[in-house]
Amino acid sequence: MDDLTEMLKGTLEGCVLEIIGSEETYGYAITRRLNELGFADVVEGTVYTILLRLEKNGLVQATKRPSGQGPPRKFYALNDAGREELATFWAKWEYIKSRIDKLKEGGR
Amino acid sequence: MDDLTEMLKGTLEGCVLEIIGSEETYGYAITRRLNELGFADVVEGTVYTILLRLEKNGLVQATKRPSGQGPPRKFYALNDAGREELATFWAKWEYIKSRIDKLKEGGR
DNA sequence: TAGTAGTATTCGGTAGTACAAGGTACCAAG
DNA sequence: CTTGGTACCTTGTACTACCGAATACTACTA
Repeated sequence: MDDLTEMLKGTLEGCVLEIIGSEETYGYAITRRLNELGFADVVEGTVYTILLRLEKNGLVQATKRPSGQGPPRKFYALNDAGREELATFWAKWEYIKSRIDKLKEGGR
Repeated sequence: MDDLTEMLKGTLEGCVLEIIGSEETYGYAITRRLNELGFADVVEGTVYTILLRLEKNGLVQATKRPSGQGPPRKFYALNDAGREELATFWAKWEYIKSRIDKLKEGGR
């Protein structure tokens, strides 16, 4: 699937939030997970900018831990604000999905 | 539903394409139709920029017609390239939808 | 021991998109 | 002749995903 970038705007951040929410993890692993899930073209740089934004907006808590497999990893976990944001994200997603699918079916 | 703008990026153009595809129509009416469909905050300015973009990219054909209800209306119709683009849009949408829904269900 | 590959983060710049805000034009009714 | 509804267009801004490049650490291997 070619060039989904424009369509991913706004949703990628929610996806990262969801991944962090299900398990405390770090940037590199999140990128791999997204690729695995079918977001094949998502690269590290993109994920890190999202991560930094999440941190700046106070939605996650970051902890640095040594790795044994290269440089230290920065683990991220959701805080209360992050969990709330995640819930909002899914609500928006369901809303948009229902509208667009309705439109697709020639919704009157 | 508040502020869906970021999440609509990339999808709004497809929605407009779909609306035009189902019926030759004009900017103002498209905006009303979107509002009706639940995209409540979409405003004229947004739709016109999309329409100009579609025209510039050669996906639609525009025809001006007098209206009797104010200034002349600019009707838009899809051409072959537009129909193709619309098909691509739906393919992308289905793809992204399946990926995100899988993620939501804790897809492994 | 030098080189390469894999892991991991950061930063600066770019392009695309929706939107806000403003303006223009035309008609009918009060 | 002013108001309100219809219809269109333009400019500027904020946000986001992406890319390229740099940095750093470890392990393997030629």
